[in-house]
Amino acid sequence: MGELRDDLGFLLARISGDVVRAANAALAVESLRVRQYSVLALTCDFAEGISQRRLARELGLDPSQIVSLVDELVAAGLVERRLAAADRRTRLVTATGAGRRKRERAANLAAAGAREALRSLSDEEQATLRVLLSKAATAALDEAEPRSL
Amino acid sequence: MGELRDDLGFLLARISGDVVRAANAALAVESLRVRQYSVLALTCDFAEGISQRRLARELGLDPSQIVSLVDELVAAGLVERRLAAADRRTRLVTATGAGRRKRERAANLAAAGAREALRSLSDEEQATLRVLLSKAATAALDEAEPRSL
DNA sequence: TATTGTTATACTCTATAACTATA
DNA sequence: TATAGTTATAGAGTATAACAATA
Repeated sequence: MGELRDDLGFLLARISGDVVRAANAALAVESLRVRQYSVLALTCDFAEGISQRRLARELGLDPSQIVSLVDELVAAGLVERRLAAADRRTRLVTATGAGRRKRERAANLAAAGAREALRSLSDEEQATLRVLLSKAATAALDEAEPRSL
Repeated sequence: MGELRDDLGFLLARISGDVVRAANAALAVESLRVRQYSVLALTCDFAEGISQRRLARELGLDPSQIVSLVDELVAAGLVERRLAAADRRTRLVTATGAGRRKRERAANLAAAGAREALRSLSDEEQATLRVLLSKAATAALDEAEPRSL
């Protein structure tokens, strides 16, 4: 039996915690936390708007968690909720101009925080990490409902 | 500016969340959660006992969080707290026989959960991930106070 | 009947500060 | 005065269940 330091699950949680901490600290100047930032960023990635259901799926959260996050971003004037013409059950969340500008600034801050927390890894190693995690994330998404807005 | 899906910090948090969820589900049959498991496992890794301060440092937690975690493990008969002879301020936490046996079972369960959550990555890719994260974790530890029990 | 969004609730985790006992 | 552990508290994150509106 290996030691805890070799446990992949533990290592992921440990490093993720450090990176989230650093990113939250970096994002504080924009009055954002990583959770809100991720919702804003994903919204910006979908110019036509994205449903709250899909936001939840992409972020690995429960749909009920999305409600208050979007509420906060709406209150800050960074995104808007509008009814989808095709299906009036769904709300399409779209970024405002202010939201897009904030997203740009926040992305730089968050990336700098993460890079700092992972500075013991070379740029190439960080790139390898990104490729592996991206592959796992894409697979996780494709499994849980391949389609839908 | 890249998309959120290329954000290393986001990917770490996203995948870590999936893996922790899977590990918690797998550990339920042993009435453990990953957080308690990590304390138990680390305690087992130090046969002579480990101070709560060091537990906190290795796990990336605040010392105040360790108290109740150790309390729970003591109540379950998995670890013991005893005063260090050299410095009576420090409590050395040591695993009991039952604790060591549970750790073995729990480690297998947690590893299986993590492997399942990361099944889209080959064994080799998971090994690469482990090496990179291990390097980052070791560096993080060496920075914050290189020595001490 | 099934799905989207919402509300409510309970529990876990994180972050800080203050306190005690020892050194 | 500094350090190990403890207590307390507030806020953020996670997990479920139930409900209204719409399909």
